[in-house]
Amino acid sequence: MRVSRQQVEDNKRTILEAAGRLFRERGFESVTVTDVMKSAGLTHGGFYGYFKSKDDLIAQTLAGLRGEAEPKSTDLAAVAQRYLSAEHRDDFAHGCPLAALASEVSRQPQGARTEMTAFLKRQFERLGKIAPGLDEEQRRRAAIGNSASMIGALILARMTDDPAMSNEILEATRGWLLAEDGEGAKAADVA
Amino acid sequence: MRVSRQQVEDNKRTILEAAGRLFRERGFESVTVTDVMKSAGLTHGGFYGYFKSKDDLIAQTLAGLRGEAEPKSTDLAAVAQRYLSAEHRDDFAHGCPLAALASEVSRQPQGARTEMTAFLKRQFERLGKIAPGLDEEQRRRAAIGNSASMIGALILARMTDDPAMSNEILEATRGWLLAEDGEGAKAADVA
DNA sequence: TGTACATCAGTGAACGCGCGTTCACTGATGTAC
DNA sequence: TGTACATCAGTGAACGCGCGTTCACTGATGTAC
Repeated sequence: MRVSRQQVEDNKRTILEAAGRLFRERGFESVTVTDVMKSAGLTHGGFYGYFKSKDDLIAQTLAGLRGEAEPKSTDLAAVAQRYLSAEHRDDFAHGCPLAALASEVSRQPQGARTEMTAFLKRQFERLGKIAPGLDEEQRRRAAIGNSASMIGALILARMTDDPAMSNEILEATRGWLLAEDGEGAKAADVA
Repeated sequence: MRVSRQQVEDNKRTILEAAGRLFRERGFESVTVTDVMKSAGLTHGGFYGYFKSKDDLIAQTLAGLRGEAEPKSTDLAAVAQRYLSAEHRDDFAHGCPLAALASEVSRQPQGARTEMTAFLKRQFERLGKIAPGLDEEQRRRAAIGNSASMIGALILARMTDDPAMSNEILEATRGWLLAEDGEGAKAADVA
């Protein structure tokens, strides 16, 4: 049965939101077209009215993630505190797409890789603005290094089945990041 | 046709080696039982004489990776130089299992997670011995932080479809790691 | 504003395919004498 | 050391299943008068 133009628009957004959650939770391959449509309250048959293929859904989902609200911070310590928290670790569905999907994206076709590259570029730029450093180059280095550390630590903390080790990874990386980040931050960390 | 006991032993090792390569290259889900057996020079039917299931193969493959030869280093700079190289980035098959599979492992059953946790534990211990730091706690922190950075950077460098950005991630993380790692290393990096 | 018809979003059965897994069979290996 | 038989590693056809994708159909929406 036909639905209104507004409904069509809403449905597309709902489908993309569901896909964004499911892909982060379970990865691209484990999530079926039927899963996504069911999660959006529709049946699988209608899928191809919205997307050319599952790969197209993946690319559009990743493109949509760029628009997701990012908590703004002016301080690296605050970013690390939030990013490397138990809450973020345990919330795949609404967490960082890079930590959840970067590995899989490297084996995906062009579209997905290009979208995630754009996402990563933005992440570096955002972090570059609040990273410590004397000049632009040092701040960019810090943005990349901090991103890699936080993403890597979150992935490892999610991988291990030892809860104590998982917490240790988050805590140690947090402490290490702030302690090693130049004299100012080091002092702040000790205090 | 029956084969010798020696042949059986050799075949098992060959299968596990093939699986280790294929899983790192393409992930657990994309690699089929048939792929692994074919890569080992056998047919898929014989698989269940060696393994209880595909999950069992995954767990045993990860357990086997612990025995893989690790290039020994006495110096963090040398480790970072090798780990964050273009060669390592481009060689999934023989590269670090954590960078290739950590994300997927977090969605795998117990067996796989336990094996990878043991692998990670060893990595932390190995790096803790060569990490800079005044006391044991600081060295362990550094081992965890450095591991997270290197693994995260390699994953991101592999993810992006922009070759320049990929190289920048490797270089920046290398520079950042060594520069931020206390005064001694900082000086060494400048030199 | 009401009516008649064309449009098309959504449905669910059906498709071809490849997956993990099973199994009857084969023939070389291992063993008993 | 040779022979006769039991064992069992490997083969390839076959299975049930779930996947991505297609399609004829339905009925509410949008449009023309």
